[in-house]
Parts: sequence; C-alpha cells; structure tokens
Amino acid sequence: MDPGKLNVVAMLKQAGLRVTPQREAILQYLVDTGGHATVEEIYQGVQPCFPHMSVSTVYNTVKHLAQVGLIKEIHVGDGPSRFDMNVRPHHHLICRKCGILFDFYIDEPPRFHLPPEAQGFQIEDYHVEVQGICPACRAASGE
Amino acid sequence: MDPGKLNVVAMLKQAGLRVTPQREAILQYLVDTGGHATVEEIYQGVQPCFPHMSVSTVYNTVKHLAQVGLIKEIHVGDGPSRFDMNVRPHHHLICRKCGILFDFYIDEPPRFHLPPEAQGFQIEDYHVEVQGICPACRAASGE
DNA sequence: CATCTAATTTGTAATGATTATCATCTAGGA
DNA sequence: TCCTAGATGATAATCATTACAAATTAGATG
Ligand SMILES: [Mn+2]
Ligand SMILES: [Mn+2]
Ligand SMILES: [Zn+2]
Ligand SMILES: [Zn+2]
Repeated sequence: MDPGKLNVVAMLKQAGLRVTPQREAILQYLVDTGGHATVEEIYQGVQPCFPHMSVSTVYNTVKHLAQVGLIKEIHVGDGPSRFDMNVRPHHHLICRKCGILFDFYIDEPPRFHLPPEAQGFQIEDYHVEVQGICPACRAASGE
Repeated sequence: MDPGKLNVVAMLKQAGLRVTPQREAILQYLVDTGGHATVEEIYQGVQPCFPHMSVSTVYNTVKHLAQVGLIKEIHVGDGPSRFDMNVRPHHHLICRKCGILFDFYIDEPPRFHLPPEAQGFQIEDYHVEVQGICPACRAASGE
C-alpha cells in the first residue's frame, strides 16, 4: 500500500471532508508537486490517472481544500488562481521572465504607517509580492 | 475655459499621446475621482458626458496611459484590474468588507531573506497588499 | 486651409477563467 | 443494506479581457 496515499486520506478525514477518489488524486498531485499549481495544471496532472475527471471537480475540490485550510489560494498579477500547499504565512517572489514562484518569509513585519484617512484600519493579514528576475533567467539572458 | 481640462490635455501631450475627446474624458475622470477605478467604473463615469464611448476605448486608453506612466495598473485579489493615478511606489490596504482601497508607504524596505533556491533573484519591485477591516466598516459592525 | 496617413474609435466576435445548474452517482452513517 | 446529504461531471452562463476590422479623425505637411 502507498504510504503517501494513506497520508492524503488522513488529511481529508482530519479536515472533515469526504474522501473521494478525485479528492485523493488532486490532493496527492498537490503534495507530490508541492508548488503553486493552477486548476489547469492540476487537471492536466491527474488526467493520466483520472481521464474522466471534470474540470468542475477540480474547481470544487480546491475550493473545499482551501476552505478547510489544507491549501491556500493565491492571486498573482492577472493570471489564474494558484493553489499553494504551503499554508504558513509567507510571501512570494515572481520572475517576470518565466513566471516561476518562490516562497520567502519575513520574521519581523514591516511597520506600516497609515495615512490619516486609514487610521484605525484593522490589519488582519498581508502579502508581499516581489517582482524580478530569477537566477535561471538571469543566467540565460546574461550569457 | 476649464483649467482642469487644459491640465489633462497637457498631460497627454507631454506623454506623447494623441489628444482625443475620449482620452481627455477618461483621464479627467481619473484625475477627478483620484481613486482606484476599474474599467467598468470609468466607463460608467464618463457615460453622462460620452454616451457613445465604447468599453473597448476605455480598455485601450488605460493601457496606453499605463504604458506612458500616467497611471498604474494594479491587481487586487481576483477582482478586475484597477487604475491608479498615484504612480509613486506605494502599497495598499484593502477592506475585506467593502473593498475600499487605501494607499500607504513604507520608508525602509523590509529585509527579504531568500531561500537557497532563490539566491541571486534580482529584485526589481515589490508590492504589499494588506487585508483587514476599514475604520468605517469597523464602526458599522462594532455598533 | 486642404490633403494625407497612421493612429484611434467602435461594435462585435473570440478567448480564458470561473461560477451556476442540475441530473446522476456515491460516501459514509444509521 | 439503505438512505440521504453531499459530490461529480457535462454543460451553460457569466465576467473580464483581448482580437479584429471597418469607419473615423488627430495632427503633420505643404
Ligand atoms: Mn507559496
Ligand atoms: Mn494606490
Ligand atoms: Zn525566470
Ligand atoms: Zn470597509
């Protein structure tokens, strides 16, 4: 028996979600790849194993997984939503050339000083989106 | 003669853009409202004065205005693009209740410490998106 | 001022991401 | 085993945006 599979089943059960083959496959894909997948990427990724799965099911599932906190939906620029297995509070580096995403962390939150009209704004969360050129693309264009 | 109108004409000319009635109206709307308008809001805003204007023209114009740096396109969450007259580098507070946007500034950029796989990433720009509850909504729900 | 041309406008079609709908199916509890 | 709330999947609908092409026009030129 596949220990990884047992793992995603346990994750679904702990989260109080019904365990379906589709949900197992989608969560397994996310666990295996570990990156920041789009619905389309997930859909393509599970095709070989689940050729009948509907793209609706992928949308439904990632919505549920995000609701129970197993994954996190992130929006980057104007692109499609991405789904992140890393649910710790963290931030992202985005390469302008190839679009690759890296996680990074900030230990001490920056001091936001708010304008008068925003005084009293209750800060609940924040996300830093850094744009630039990734090492690989720098190497490629630098040469 | 309207001094404001002369102003937007000058802005367009200085930017090297052709001056058309539609562009004047759109830029004037942005100058007057000064906020973070969507294409739809701009379109509705100029309707009384330009009932014939096409929504395509709004898309075209904001794209051009952004290209020459007169405005800045911003993406917030999964919503439509917003267009910002404030072209200084700055960041945003977003209210989870009503969606209102506030600008804010950070004097000293936070120290991003990157993970090993992102070492050498060339940072070009960054944007902080703060989620929370605005003063008005706090007052409304607090009472 | 008259003419010319490339840029602009506009209506419409096409695209891409996402949500809505609903008939069918099934996981999991009784 | 049965039952039912919840899940799936096919499809339609919606929303934001881009693509296209014909008609119009800003602004340069003489
Ligand atoms: Mn991440
Ligand atoms: Mn702003
Ligand atoms: Zn890159
Ligand atoms: Zn609010």
